[in-house]
Amino acid sequence: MPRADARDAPRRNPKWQARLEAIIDTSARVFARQGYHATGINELCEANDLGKGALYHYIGSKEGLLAAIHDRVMDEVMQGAERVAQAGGSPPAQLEMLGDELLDVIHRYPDHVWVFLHEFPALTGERAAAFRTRRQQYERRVEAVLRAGVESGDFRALDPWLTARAWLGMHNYTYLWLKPGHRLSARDVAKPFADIFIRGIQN
Amino acid sequence: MPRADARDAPRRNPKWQARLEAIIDTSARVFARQGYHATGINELCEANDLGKGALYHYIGSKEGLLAAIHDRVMDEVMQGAERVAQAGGSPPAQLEMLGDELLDVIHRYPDHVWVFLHEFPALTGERAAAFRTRRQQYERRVEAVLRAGVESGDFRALDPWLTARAWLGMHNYTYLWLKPGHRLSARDVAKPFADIFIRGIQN
DNA sequence: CGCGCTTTGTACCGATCGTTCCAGCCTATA
DNA sequence: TATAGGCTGGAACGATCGGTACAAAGCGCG
Repeated sequence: MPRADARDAPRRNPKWQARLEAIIDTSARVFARQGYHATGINELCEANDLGKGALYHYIGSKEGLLAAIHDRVMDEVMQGAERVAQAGGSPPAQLEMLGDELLDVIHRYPDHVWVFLHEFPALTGERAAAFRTRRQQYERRVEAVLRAGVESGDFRALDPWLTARAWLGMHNYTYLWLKPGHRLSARDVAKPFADIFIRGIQN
Repeated sequence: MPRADARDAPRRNPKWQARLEAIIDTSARVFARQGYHATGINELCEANDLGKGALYHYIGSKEGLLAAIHDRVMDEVMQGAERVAQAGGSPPAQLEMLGDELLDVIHRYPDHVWVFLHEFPALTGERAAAFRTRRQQYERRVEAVLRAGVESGDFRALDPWLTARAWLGMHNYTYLWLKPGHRLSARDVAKPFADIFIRGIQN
């Protein structure tokens, strides 16, 4: 009797994984619309067209499903940050690329990101701790770029922590309205945002 | 038999109103910690040291209580915006004052603001509509200041709607960490934020 | 004290919560 | 076609959900 959990996907066969991904995506849409706690298991079953037994066979628990949605977002965000680090360039260029990548994730995964930004307090114990760590890792990358810019003289003297919060807020908050099909693409937003922010902090 | 509702406070005597305000504040703290849907009526009773009968005598319904928390925030925010409008001044000065006022509310009502930004989708029907309208009213004020700045030549050509979203995100997102007792006061944050944003958009 | 209204605690409602369990179906392999 | 195991639906679990009913207690005022 294999104890199912959304986290041990790697150990399962591809069909099983694909099914789980579909469940994660569908459930993210439902959670984004109604909220995590306001959504019952029965609604998830109906949305995914599965019985309770089948659903639990994949997700392990409701909170496991929530964690899987968080992971999906954080995977993408961290991959974007990694691409930026690989690309190199001046601190202003790095910051603009980080914005491009972040807004691209928000634009491509609006439901997952909504859940991520609204329901992260619902994670408990070990899962909450793991999530906080990853989120901090990303935020530290932003701070590091700002610190580098101050040292290089590209940016004026500023508090890297506080300035990172300003940057994160400006970008993350787009989750409220930045969606596929919107009149503005991710890049349409990223460019003006970078113009404002980088002008605002440069020497 | 008076049908109680958190909204008809004006018709009650002062002692009743004071009690209701205390319930709103206490409940906001609980909601902010655990989430609206994750908090049961029994928990609210315990937090407020009241039985169900007494609690319902004041709040009318759980959603009425949630709406009262929203109203408290929006009242303060709109009052701040009104003060700014009364004060007058150039668009850049107006924008800085708006930031001061907004961060002051976030700093003074961290729990209420948390609830407001996280749980507004839980409002339904007429209450949801009323809330959306008020929120839009505030956002329009920000857009208006930006538009005025473009016309006056203080700000460069920009999309007022999109730029307002950037400004709102940068400020609203502070709800995650800006609290009384934090090393930074509201003004400590508002000033650097205004520096970044106004430099970023000026001509 | 005694009247009338407000405030309060408690018992209780039907519904729904997340989860478990299990019998049987489906499918892949031999 | 036989067999094994992943997969599935649905019944059932105890707990808790938001809300109501109602009577007693508290209270201001005569």
